[in-house]
Amino acid sequence: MDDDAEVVTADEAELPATSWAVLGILSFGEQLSGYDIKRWAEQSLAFFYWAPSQSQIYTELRRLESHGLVVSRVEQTHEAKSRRLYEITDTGRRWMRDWADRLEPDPVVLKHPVLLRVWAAHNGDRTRLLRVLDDYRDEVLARAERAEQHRANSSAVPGWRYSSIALGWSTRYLQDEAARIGWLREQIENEDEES
Amino acid sequence: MDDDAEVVTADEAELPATSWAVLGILSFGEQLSGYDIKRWAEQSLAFFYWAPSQSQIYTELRRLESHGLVVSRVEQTHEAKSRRLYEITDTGRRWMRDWADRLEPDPVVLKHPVLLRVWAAHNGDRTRLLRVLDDYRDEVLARAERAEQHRANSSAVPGWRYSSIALGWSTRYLQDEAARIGWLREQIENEDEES
DNA sequence: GGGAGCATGTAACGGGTTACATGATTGG
DNA sequence: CCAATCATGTAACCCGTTACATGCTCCC
Repeated sequence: MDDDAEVVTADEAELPATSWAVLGILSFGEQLSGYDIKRWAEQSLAFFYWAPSQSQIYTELRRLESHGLVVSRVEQTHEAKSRRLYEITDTGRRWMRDWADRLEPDPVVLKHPVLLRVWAAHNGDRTRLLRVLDDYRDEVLARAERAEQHRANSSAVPGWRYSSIALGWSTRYLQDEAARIGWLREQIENEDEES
Repeated sequence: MDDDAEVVTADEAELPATSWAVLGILSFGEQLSGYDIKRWAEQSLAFFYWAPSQSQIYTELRRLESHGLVVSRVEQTHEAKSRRLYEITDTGRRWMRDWADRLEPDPVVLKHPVLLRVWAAHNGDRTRLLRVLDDYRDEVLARAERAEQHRANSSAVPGWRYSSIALGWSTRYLQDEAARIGWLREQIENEDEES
């Protein structure tokens, strides 16, 4: 009789990042299908983390279930149609608690192809670069609005306090980003004036 | 007789991201070894893109050479020691120009494990969360200083204008990030006061 | 002499993606 | 009736990582 009912084994850190994200979504306590999780991810996770592909989510759910961190049951909506609903277990909650309290989160990953363009802009045309920046800025501001909407929607829900704080952060992040692009634009336009 | 001397074929977009980054470094015109490229990447790319692993750089260099975008020659420093220096070709420059001017850069990737913690903070202890944030903030400010140093170093070099602009962006990015963490801290500390 | 840095690679592995397949339900 | 959405999954693929291996040179 192994007693992993009380203690989280050392290899809990071994879960891939996406597993934690999916388990995190389930830690809000609702019973969700893989499909639900995908949409949930797109409305929150996607703003500061990333939205895993559909197929990956199913893979992670199976992985989580094999670890006993979630359980599933099949819901029969109609005769010929069904969906599998997942729910976090006590073990899953314990792992989440442990994950939240262990130090050293993974390093932040920023991969910014637009900045890569700026950095290597000596290879291309400046006017086109500026257009790329303008497009990007518009896109960022549109994203900021969506983030703010999701934040506002979640701010009322009890138990979603931290979630809405994270979305507030995302809104700010995107507004700051838009401002920085403005700054970039100036730098590039005044490029030949300086020494 | 295929004439890819004049026109860049349609599959130039097929290079993986790291290839472009490595080719981008070589587009500054210097002859570099794989080792040099790694260090170069750490001092600029790493701040807004990411630093590929050593082994990956060698892989990409071989790939680039097989496409004729770079050429290499062996430099015999001493009798028993040598290193392989890579240099961009005209074809490589053409591909870079094309890359710079084609629209739609890849989407920006942000994977922020610290925010993931905040978002799922209902699972853990608030005091520990605040400590994670403080540590992260210190780290960010230290990074900002390094970015600023590299920016200052590169600002004097002719031909590195865009590169130093990109590093200026990184410095601002990291300062903004630190400020946002401060904001986050406040939100979390006042968490129970609000409705 | 020995450790740090220089320099180049191989091998195993896996996380995650895209593309594809399948079929039901809902609403215009 | 047809398109969009719901819903779940398989298969192929590959980028990139870690770990390991090797040996040099420079400098204290």
